[in-house]
Amino acid sequence: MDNQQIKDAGLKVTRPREKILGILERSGRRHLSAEDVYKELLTNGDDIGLATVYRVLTQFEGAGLVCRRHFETGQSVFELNSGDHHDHLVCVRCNRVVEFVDSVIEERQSAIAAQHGFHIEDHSLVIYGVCTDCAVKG
Amino acid sequence: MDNQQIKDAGLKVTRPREKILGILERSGRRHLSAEDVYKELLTNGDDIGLATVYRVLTQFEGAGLVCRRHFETGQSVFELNSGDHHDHLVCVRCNRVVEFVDSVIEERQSAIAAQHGFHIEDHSLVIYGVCTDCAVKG
DNA sequence: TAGCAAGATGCGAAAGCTTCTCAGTTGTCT
DNA sequence: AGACAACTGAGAAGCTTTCGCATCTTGCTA
Ligand SMILES: [Mn+2]
Ligand SMILES: [Mn+2]
Ligand SMILES: [Zn+2]
Ligand SMILES: [Zn+2]
Repeated sequence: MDNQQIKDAGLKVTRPREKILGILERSGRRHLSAEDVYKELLTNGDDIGLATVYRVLTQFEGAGLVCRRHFETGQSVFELNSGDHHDHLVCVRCNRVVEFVDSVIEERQSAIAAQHGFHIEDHSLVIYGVCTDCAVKG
Repeated sequence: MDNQQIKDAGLKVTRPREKILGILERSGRRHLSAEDVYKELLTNGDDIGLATVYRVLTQFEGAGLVCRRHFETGQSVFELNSGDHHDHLVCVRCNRVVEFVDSVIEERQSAIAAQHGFHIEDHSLVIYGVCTDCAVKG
């Protein structure tokens, strides 16, 4: 049950937190901006402030429940943390997001970091392009 | 001479443009934020507005003279366009930046994009970690 | 070289995203 | 139920970046 995840994070189970987690779990698009979540709440008739949405998403991130991504759209997007790392392909026309994992790339990254004496903490790989649908539509 | 690059970009040769290009060329740190450039101008006694710095950097970017990077520091950084693509390692402690190119990664990226029917336009790969110096300092 | 028009500049205002402040409310534990 | 820390909504504020506009320059022409 959702509530347990919230409790395990050391957070009180409140309506905003339940609703926001629910939206992230049930959303078809897996990558939502704070504004997206906020609008979804409004649509559902929930009277929750935008500041709370940001606060909760940040707390969920701190607790490892969600991941924050920085695509080049000007706003962060959030997704449930599946536990497995992955990278992203983003369509510059329609913003469709495709996820992928490539072990060859992961290995090369470790090698490169080591080679330069860096202790890797994280990395971000985003490929921007035009998806098939958008290519067809000209 | 610098002025030619500016002219070739279809821009008038003005003091702000000459100074900003000069700073990018002479800077030890190759990756500067607009604010960094602005402060450098102030230090040199040049009375150039921050808005102009942003405008000029954006124009230079459009002309292919500089590249804009989006590391996760909250502000964009700019560097002279060397003509050769490269990716970045960034130290999360001291912000040191190391550049690298890895053909294996580049190839895998093309393959992945193709595999998902994406026509690649661009990509951004940043590895975040702790550099040797910072690791030593605890 | 003087004059002109397009283009550039600096300033402050404003936009866009995100965080903060604070008074009032709610969840949790006893 | 009562106490208290935690949480919330609303608006103010913070930050980076862009805009609007009156004024100044550059590059060209006569
Ligand atoms: Mn994802
Ligand atoms: Mn670089
Ligand atoms: Zn698309
Ligand atoms: Zn460092």
